[in-house]
Amino acid sequence: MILATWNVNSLNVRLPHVIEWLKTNQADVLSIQETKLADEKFPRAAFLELGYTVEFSGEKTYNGVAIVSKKPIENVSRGLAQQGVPQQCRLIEGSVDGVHIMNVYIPNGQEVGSQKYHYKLSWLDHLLEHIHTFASDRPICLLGDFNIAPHDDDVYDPIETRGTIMVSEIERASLDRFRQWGLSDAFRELNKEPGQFSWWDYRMSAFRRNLGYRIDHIWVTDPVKGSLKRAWIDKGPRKLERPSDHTPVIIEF
DNA sequence: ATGGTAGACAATCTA
Repeated sequence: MILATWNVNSLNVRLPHVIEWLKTNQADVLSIQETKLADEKFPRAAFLELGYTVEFSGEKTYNGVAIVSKKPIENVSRGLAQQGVPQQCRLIEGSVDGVHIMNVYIPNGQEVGSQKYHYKLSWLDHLLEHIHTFASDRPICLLGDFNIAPHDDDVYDPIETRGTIMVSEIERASLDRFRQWGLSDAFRELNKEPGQFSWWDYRMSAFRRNLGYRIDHIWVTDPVKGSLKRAWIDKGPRKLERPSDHTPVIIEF
C-alpha cells in the first residue's frame, strides 16, 4: 500500500496539483490537511473521476481534513469527542484494507507560550487520550501535519530555532508520548540523514535556501512498521507555480 | 521585536 500525507493549504487553489500528483503517483491513500473548504464546497467529483473515493471534514476559511482512497474507507469518524471547546476540523479517521488511518492537522501553536500554543498542547492531550482507546498491536497509521519537528535533525538550524514553535522541548515531549504508546516515525525508520524537510515558509525565499522543517509525518504501529518498504518526501510539488508551503510525505508497506 | 509571503476574505487572522 502506498500511503501519503500532504498539507495543501487550500484545496481550492491546489486541486490541480493534487489531481496531477495522484495521476502520477497512484497512491492508494492520500490524507490531506488545510482544505479550507466547507463540506458542501468539497470537490468530490474530481476525485471520483480519478477512481478514488473521498471522506472529508471541513469548515470555511480554516483547517479541514480529507482522506482520499482507491479502496473503500470504512468506519469513518470525525473530530475528538472529548473536547469541550468548539470543534475545529482537524481529525478524520477511517479504515482501508484493515489499516486504521488517522489523519490529523495538529494546531500550529503560533508562538511558544501563547494561547494558541496551549491549545496545541491540550489538543495533543486529547489526541493521545483518543489513541489510547485503540489497541497498539493493530495496524494503525497516524499521519498528517503534526506541526512539530521531532529532532534537531529535522530543522534547518537547531541553534537558531531552539525553543521556538514546532521545535520546543515541551512539544517534542508531548509527541514522545505517542512513541511510548507504540507508534514509530516511519520516515525515520528508513532514513537517518538530517536535513530532510516537508515544509518551507513562503517568506524569505525559504525553499530556495532550504530553510525547512520536517513537520509532516506518518507514524505507524508495529504491524505496519514490520512491513515498511520505502519512505520518502516528494519535493516536486513544492517547486511548482503557486505551490503549497508543504510537500507530500509517502510510505510504501 | 519585526518582517518577510500566501490564502481567505474584505480588515485582519492564520500559518
